[in-house]
Amino acid sequence: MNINNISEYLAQHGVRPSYQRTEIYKYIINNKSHPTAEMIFKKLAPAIPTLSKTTVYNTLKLFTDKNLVRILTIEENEKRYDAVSVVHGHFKCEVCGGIYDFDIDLSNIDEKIPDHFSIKNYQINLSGICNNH
Amino acid sequence: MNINNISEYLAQHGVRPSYQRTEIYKYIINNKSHPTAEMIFKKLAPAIPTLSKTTVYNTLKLFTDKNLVRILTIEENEKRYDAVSVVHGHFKCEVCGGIYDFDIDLSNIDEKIPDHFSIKNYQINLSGICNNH
DNA sequence: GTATCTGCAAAACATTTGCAATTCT
DNA sequence: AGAATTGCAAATGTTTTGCAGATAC
Repeated sequence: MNINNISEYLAQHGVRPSYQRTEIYKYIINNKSHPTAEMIFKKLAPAIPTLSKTTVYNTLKLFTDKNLVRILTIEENEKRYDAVSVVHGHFKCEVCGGIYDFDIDLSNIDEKIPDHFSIKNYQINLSGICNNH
Repeated sequence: MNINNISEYLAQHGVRPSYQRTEIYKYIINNKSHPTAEMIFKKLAPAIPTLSKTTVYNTLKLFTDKNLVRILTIEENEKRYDAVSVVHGHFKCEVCGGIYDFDIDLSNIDEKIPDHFSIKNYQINLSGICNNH
């Protein structure tokens, strides 16, 4: 996404583009690391000295409500956040903690769930050992 | 599984079958609800008055280490536990909170992830609205 | 000037840990 | 007796909430 258009993009999704919100959203889309609230805070705090963790949490909640980001539950003890985009899966390396995206084909998943169930969200999370180990 | 053989089954997996452990494991396999630690504690405490939440947590950790149960991260804020069995997916209803199992076919997932990645665990978690709403 | 946003401090909640008492063999 | 297990109490770590001050429209 064009960075210059982030404010506009947030506004289109019903989020008033404050400085903090714009920076947080920019960080999420520019970092494929699927960051936690803590990671976002640690990374942005030096550049935004007044930033508080509460604002990070408030903002992530707002983004989630507005469907701008999606909560990833690949970690057992903290949430990660992913910019909403095409459906994809995640692989978490148990050794280095790295998270890798991969394509998935869910074209036949609808036939696996009962009739009249409506799917709102997908999470395909694998874990194991990546090729650096 | 035959309830009478639970002690034996635990022992075979390197878990000494204390009363608490046997009851906790029995509860997990007899309840397809993928319970949380809290649910297990609340349900078993009346019958085992001395039971503590710490023991529930200790036991779930032990079962997880021994590969008897698997942690499910379908909830955003608490862990659920699933008896280890054939690979299957989970659908969580956002309205009633119910969790439904469904079959999945992962025969072609290996080709989607990079070479030399070894998969240890799968989690296929969907959410949406079930057919009761 | 009023509504919104931010951020500190405190609370809430799930989970873990230290350790003493209990239980099992 | 010795080792493993249990459970209370306290600590930890993440996330949420109350609220006062700051900011934006």
